[in-house]
Amino acid sequence: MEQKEKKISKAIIQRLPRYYRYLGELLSQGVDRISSSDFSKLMGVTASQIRQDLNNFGGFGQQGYGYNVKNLYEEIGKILGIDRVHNIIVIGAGNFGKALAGYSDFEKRGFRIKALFDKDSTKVGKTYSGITIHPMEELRTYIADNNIEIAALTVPKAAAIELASVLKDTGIKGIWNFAHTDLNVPDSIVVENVHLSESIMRLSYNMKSRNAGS
Amino acid sequence: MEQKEKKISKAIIQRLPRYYRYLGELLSQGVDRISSSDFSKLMGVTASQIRQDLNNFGGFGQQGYGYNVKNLYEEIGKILGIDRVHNIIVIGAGNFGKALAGYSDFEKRGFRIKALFDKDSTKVGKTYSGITIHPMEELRTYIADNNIEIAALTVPKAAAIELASVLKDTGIKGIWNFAHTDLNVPDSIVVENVHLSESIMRLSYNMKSRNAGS
DNA sequence: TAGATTGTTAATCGATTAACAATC
DNA sequence: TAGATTGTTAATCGATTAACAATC
Repeated sequence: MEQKEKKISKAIIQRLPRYYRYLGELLSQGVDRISSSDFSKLMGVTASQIRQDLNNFGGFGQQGYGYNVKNLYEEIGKILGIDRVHNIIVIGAGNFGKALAGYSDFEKRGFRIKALFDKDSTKVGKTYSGITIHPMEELRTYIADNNIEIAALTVPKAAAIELASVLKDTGIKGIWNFAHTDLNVPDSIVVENVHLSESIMRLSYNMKSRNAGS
Repeated sequence: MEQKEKKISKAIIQRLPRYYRYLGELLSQGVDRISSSDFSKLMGVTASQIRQDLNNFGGFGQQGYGYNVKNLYEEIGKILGIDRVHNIIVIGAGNFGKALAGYSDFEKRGFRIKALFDKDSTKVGKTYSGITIHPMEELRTYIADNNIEIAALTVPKAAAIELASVLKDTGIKGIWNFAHTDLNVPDSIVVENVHLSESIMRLSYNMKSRNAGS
């Protein structure tokens, strides 16, 4: 009998990985406890926000003591679902696809890129950073046979839209979308967008208003 | 005598590039006007929000008619500061740096990647997608001589922190930070972070809660 | 125990949505 | 003109901050 879960806001989810990163750094510096007040100074947020955020998931601290760094780090890891391995494929073996394949930071966090896929038959069979390029025809069977949960899409817009539709009846649970388009998927699939074009537009806007305003 | 500017919230800036993208698509489909109501259905947001957002910058619509697509597209382009060219350098000629160099979408929006930089002397002089790798020693003079406004950092954490400090007394106005760390820069420099590790952690969280919850 | 600091409730602030008069 | 739709004010909703009793 599950207790009805409180709805966690997007803003909180946005902050959790940053908490996790700072805790990881504290941990590697040998710090073993921290108060919400000290943590707030380090991160540039309010202590209230830290305590409110964490208390959505449980009481991880102790009055008069603060938070145990290692424990909190692990708890947030569990919350984020990175206490286990996630198998990933990258569809689109262009520059970005290859860059993802070669990015070792993901591996450290349990995100394992198992294969690249590309429709270009001249690329098929080649290997980047130890990851082999497969033909599109193998997509469905590869996902099923290798317990793949996440597909990163590093293909052009039109291809991404098409792939979203193909992936909906495979075992894929999450799409990491690098194409500059919104994807239509059933509720059972989660989409996380990385829209670099939008990111650089925001940079441009902020540069502009920084110089004009304050 | 400038009128005191209303503070524009982060949430609005987050949405502007998406409006811009949809307007660009409507434009290429030959649509020449749209009401906030139709636009809201297309984008999956409320019509109220669209009107409120836009009215922070001016009255771009017309009662009884709606918005002229081409006009609104151009106005938002101006707001975002992409009605002109921005010169960019990419520091770190690894996989991601090369991927950025080869990504033609930026060029279309006026973001011109002029040079790559790397500390590895064996890479210096090589060219990717027509963009040459320069040695770090040339960084300052290159920025000054080529009117560079934005530096994309595709280097490891420690190098990014160091570079942020080097860049602060050059003409650089914006840092596009791909390293998984926060950067300390003076107020005159804007930082836009692309933290892929945090992005994939959010994907993981959402996959987890999707399967548990609703 | 006394001091520190959490967990949590209450107050504030800001962002989103609704409503409607103005106007094309 | 009548109908449509904006710009904008007011109402609601949600997120952040402040305060403090609980407790280690």
